[in-house]
Amino acid sequence: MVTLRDVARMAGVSAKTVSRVVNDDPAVHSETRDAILAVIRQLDYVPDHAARMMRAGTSSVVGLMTDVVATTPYSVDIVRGAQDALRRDGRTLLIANTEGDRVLEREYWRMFRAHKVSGVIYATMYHRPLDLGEPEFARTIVLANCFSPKGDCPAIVPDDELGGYAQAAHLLRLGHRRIGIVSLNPVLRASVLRGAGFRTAFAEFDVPFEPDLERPGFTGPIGEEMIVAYEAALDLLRRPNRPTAIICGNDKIAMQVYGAAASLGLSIPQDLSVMGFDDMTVIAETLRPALTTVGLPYFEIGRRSVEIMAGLPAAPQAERHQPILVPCPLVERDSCRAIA
Amino acid sequence: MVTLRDVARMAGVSAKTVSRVVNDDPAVHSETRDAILAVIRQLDYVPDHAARMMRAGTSSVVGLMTDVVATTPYSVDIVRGAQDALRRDGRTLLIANTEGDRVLEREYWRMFRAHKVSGVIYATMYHRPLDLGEPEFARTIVLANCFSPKGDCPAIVPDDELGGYAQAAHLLRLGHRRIGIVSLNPVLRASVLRGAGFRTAFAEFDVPFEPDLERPGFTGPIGEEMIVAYEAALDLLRRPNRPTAIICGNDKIAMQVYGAAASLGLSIPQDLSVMGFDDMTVIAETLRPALTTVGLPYFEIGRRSVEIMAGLPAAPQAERHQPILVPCPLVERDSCRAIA
DNA sequence: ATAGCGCATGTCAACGTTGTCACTTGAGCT
DNA sequence: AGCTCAAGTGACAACGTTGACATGCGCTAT
Repeated sequence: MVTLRDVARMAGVSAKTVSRVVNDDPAVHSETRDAILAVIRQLDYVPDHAARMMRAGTSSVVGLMTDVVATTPYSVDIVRGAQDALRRDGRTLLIANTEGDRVLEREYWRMFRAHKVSGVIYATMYHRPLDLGEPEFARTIVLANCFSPKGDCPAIVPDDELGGYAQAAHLLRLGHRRIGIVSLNPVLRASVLRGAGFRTAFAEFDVPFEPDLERPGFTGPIGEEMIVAYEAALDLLRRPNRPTAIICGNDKIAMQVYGAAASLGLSIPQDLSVMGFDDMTVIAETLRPALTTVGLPYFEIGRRSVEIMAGLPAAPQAERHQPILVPCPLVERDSCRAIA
Repeated sequence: MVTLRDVARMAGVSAKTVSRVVNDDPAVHSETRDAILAVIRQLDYVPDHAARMMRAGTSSVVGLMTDVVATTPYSVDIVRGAQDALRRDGRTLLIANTEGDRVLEREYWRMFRAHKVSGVIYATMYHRPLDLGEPEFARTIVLANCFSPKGDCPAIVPDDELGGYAQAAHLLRLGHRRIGIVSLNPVLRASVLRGAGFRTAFAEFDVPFEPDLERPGFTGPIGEEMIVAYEAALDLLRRPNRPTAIICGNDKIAMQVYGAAASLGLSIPQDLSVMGFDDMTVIAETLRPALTTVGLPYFEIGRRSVEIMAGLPAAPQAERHQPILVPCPLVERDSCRAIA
């Protein structure tokens, strides 16, 4: 293991001077600096993280506490986004997956303390309010995809309402007037917010909102829900005056809507336009025709969580925070078309 | 920050004795131990990772180097599996995503050194041979989903050949004799191995292997390939003597096969049985009917990578390793049925 | 000439933990 | 009584780095 002292000895200077070079302290003569840099390269010296951490009392590691996020295809992008932002200054992410287990979560908070993480991003799978309790933790905590109703933590969440608006407005602009909805579990915050978005869009186009054209795409309690979008879509499409477009709560629902339409001999987008949500590329890019959908900006949320943390004092403050809203972009593919 | 000395002072013993208790050294009187444990709980003492790391010269962290694995829905399970195995003894995972960038990879090797990781799992997105080069790294490296042709690293990979066999054998057992294949990019190792598996199964059932019933489901170079399974399936299903079953290279292909079948008015599984690969639950459980497929045992591969590492000496040896094969389990759902 | 200054570099201690070795105590032996 | 031995405990140093402070140099302003 190559240490500062090894470099110092070989360069004929003191360890401290090498330390200064490593830390970009300008108070080093440029000749000395160059000589030392040469030796560092030659010996392939890597500063010891442990020693630095010990000295500094904090590490360059950021903790990511998640329920199941890091492990589901849906939202790994939060992880990617955070890593992307951290990598730029050589920092790293320590990932903890609670799988919803409170005991495990407590254990992980201790682990974060042990690792002296400089902050924690707490990310959830669903956009929802969250009560952190009192996680005896004297470092910044940023909530991602969730928020504290008390506003005691900075938070960043997708703008589901605007996303819902985007779904509806796009179809309305294409001329659709009878629009079916196969929605997420209605207790989900995302579902409520997007509903509000639909209504705004409908109102703008003077289209009455028909509750009768809305069906839940899932049943059962959260976490063990069953997808029933296929049946919901059949139901909507068999109506005498069937909708010309269907807004889906997510891309999985859209996938079943495709199936239902096909089984009735309906072609997408000729006979039916379909609008997804989430932009799960595995689905959206593979479906034929490729699915027009609204993206959940998870990468962006991860990235900005880190930035928010960087812009905050190291110790949590008693100020109130409003959740930051990240827009959900419309991703146009081939499943929606204008009608006469 | 509560330290050993704080605990020691409060318990009226030396720091070393507390250290012994924390490390389960039996040479501590049980009364002393209990008293110390009480104080530890009371003060909520957490051993400082940095100091331990410094002392030990190695950390309880394991590095995970990946090309894109940790960030794709396909193979996050490697990460989950590794984390699951590590959590049991309070160890953790440091994840590095190279995105295929060699420079970044070098950087990450240094980061792993800086963090004194106790070992590295090197995981790839595709099952493939891998030349690590000389990653000046004096710790155990385990390859996951890839292997060194030179055999200089322990490796663990899915048994694609057996997986291919399972796909074909299942359909043959159900009575299918005309079986179409929409395969992965044929240059992929997985594709070659599974092909061998098919052939073995076909031979066992005395069914001739008809190259004419095989179509690639992707075109273009790896990494920027286009999925054309829809067209491939149409092509197969429009044949005068169309296959009664189709084996797919992955579940995305299966998804397009569903679409193609529907567009021809064919019902699954009545008119056509479909067999997937990968068990991407997002797809396999959402398709109607749910997809019978063969699972890629990524979770298991991640878990066992850690176990393999634990069973190995800390410094790499010059012995030769055979890749360990993990079976790919058949996951029966509703897309295959017996024919008369 | 010399005090005062800024620049470049060095010395030292401390961060929290644990391995090494040494010490104390009391039991069990001759 | 004098010995060994084991069990239980403690003192100390060291791991690699960096902040606080000190040093030595050449310069300018007095």
